[in-house]
Amino acid sequence: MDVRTICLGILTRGDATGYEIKKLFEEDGYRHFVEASFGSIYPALSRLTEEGLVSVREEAQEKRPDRKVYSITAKGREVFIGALLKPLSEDRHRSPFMFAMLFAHLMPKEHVSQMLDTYIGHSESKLAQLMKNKHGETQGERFVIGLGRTVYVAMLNFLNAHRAELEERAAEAAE
Amino acid sequence: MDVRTICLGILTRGDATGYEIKKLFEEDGYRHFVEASFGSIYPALSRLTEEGLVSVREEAQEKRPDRKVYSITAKGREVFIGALLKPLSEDRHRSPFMFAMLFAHLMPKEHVSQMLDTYIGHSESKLAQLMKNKHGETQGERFVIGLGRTVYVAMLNFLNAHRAELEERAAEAAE
DNA sequence: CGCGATCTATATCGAACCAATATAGACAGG
DNA sequence: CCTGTCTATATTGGTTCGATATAGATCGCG
Repeated sequence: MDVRTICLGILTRGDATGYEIKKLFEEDGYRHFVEASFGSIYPALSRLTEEGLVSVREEAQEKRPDRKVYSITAKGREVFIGALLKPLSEDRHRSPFMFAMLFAHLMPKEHVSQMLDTYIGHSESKLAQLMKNKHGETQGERFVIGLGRTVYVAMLNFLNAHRAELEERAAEAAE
Repeated sequence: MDVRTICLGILTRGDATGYEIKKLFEEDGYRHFVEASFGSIYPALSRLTEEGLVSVREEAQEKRPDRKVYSITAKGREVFIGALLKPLSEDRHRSPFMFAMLFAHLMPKEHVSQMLDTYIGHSESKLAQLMKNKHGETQGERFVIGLGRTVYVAMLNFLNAHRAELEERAAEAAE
């Protein structure tokens, strides 16, 4: 499941520029389970074009860079479905926050509290984003959004219920 | 939060070889929020050694490659705590499964069911691993393991409760 | 008893990927 | 007016992954 495949998938839902693909990751519920940077999206789209899996039309804009709008081709659609039918690689979750919490006893109490506040805040805003997203167009979208909500709610409950235990044990002073 | 910092953190809990560090990711609850491959662990340890943040002692073994046992130094400990006090980068969750589920309508029903079975199976075994891990030595460890359990339980509940809705809408035949 | 599989343990290489930066005009708010 | 944010492309350096190589130990199974 590399960036090329992910771009293909997004393009099955409608044409888009590289910039718009990146925005989709950040705004619509996508970002909760896939991400990619410009540094991988643009080369991926170029290569997909070379391989004939997507087509481009350049829309010249006045006094702005040209928009390169990508569309998936019939061949691209086939390749994408083929990729879906192959075994998927496993989830990868990387959480600097949880790793840091393992070392709460090495940090001053206030810093642990501040980390918890920040993390809880981020999680709440991600949950809020998932809540406002009503337009579940396909069943798959509704399923994935529902799963995301469930997980964030459970996580926030746990964080609020157990943070005090962790804060008690933090170091009194570091340095 | 790069691999070098993660290795330092693990070494605060005791000496280890590169191989053992990798094992910790896979076995003990670590893998649910951090991971690293040999391709990044070994170079990281070499560089940490050069910088004087860890020390090595080579334990020659009969008819096996030498074990290189790494220990964190006082300087390494300082650097690690300093890293904890800097702002953390955000979580990154990459789930090929959830991405694929967005396209359930493009896949044959049996394939969607099989994907769900596989994912649920993996999640159950990860949860089982978190359940058997009783030795919460520090409060941080107990906190993080508790959080992991909560999230997996919520996720599995959702998956089992809603998978039928998704399976109904899958395509009758692909290709 | 032997054969394949798995385990310990190191290490490297190419490919993939990210974060930061560069460019550049539009537009909005203070 | 000026700073910041937005649209939009693209590159570069550094990080990380996945696969592979090596090599003897040990274990299960027939």
